[in-house]
Amino acid sequence: MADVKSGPNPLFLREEDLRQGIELLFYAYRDFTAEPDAMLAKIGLGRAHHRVVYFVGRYPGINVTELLGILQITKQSLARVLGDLVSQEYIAQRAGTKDRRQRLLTLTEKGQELERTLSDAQRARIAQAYRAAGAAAVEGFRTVMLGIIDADDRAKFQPPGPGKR
Amino acid sequence: MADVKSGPNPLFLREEDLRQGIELLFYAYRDFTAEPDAMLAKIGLGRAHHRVVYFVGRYPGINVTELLGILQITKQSLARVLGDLVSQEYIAQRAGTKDRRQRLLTLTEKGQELERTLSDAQRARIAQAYRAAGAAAVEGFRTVMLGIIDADDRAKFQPPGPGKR
DNA sequence: GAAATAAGTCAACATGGCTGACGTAAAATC
DNA sequence: GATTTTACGTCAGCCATGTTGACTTATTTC
Repeated sequence: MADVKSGPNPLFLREEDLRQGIELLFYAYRDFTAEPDAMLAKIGLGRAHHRVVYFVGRYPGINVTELLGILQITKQSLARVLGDLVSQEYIAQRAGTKDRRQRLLTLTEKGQELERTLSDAQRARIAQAYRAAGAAAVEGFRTVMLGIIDADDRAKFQPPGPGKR
Repeated sequence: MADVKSGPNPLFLREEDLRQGIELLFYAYRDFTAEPDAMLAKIGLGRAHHRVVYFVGRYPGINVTELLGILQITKQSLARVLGDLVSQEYIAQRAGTKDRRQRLLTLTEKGQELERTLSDAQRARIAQAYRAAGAAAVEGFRTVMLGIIDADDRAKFQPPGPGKR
């Protein structure tokens, strides 16, 4: 991993550059979550609900264990928000057919609508940033972000491939 | 660089690309905060303390109003963590000389050490990602991240310039 | 002198993490 | 077939960190 391609680019990493990287993440995440948070507050839900709705939308039929793996929170923490979402009919549960202990989660129509509304603000923000930056910058953005993410989760971003998921 | 295509660049933004952008931010932030959070837990502090220590280190002599502007939380929320940090002597307060109502905040030696320990994990993560990605990718990363951040705060990342700060 | 500003404080509340303990049903293993 | 493991759920309580609202004090500005 150390060999960044010998040659003309030693890439001096000054304290200042790293500090800036930290701050970019702080401000970007702060602003990225602000809009959905405000919408959620109006319907009595929170950011945790958004995350669940998002990932259930992303992986329809995901089971609880897998969802916990993504969110990296405890079962009890998830239970609270998931319970809200199921009782308010944003999310439907059904037993797995292969393994009937599993609860497979999907968005209801209502859930899909919520997901779209919430994430649209974020999609718009990303779209605008991508457009303003251009395709090459977007490639660089992806590469650096992947480098920041723990190696175990990088696979999620690989094109289809032989994934074991 | 990949094909940046001369001429007008419509930059096709598929749903899929935007979704990926959202997830990159989620996973990156999750992993970026995990290490300092674990260290903080051991000394009975939390992420909010880290943020305060970080920005006081970044802007020595910052006053409370300015800090609130960065963190975007309420005075009461800040009071709690700031109180902890002052009473445990991570942060020192002194009255402003020009405006004696202000409390100017600085890190003590102890505070500097804490800041360094916490942020080093983050700096290392960024450094590794930057090195693996290369200088051009880092430039793209910066550009996109700035586009995601609200325009008001982009100025913080401009080189010195005529800033009014 | 009055008004505005910087900061602090008290109280109450919500959200979303956590640990620990325990239960049930189904699947996997010996 | 009995035992163990797994997937999920649940109760109870704690902690960190955000919120609103009301009020005080010191200082600066108008």
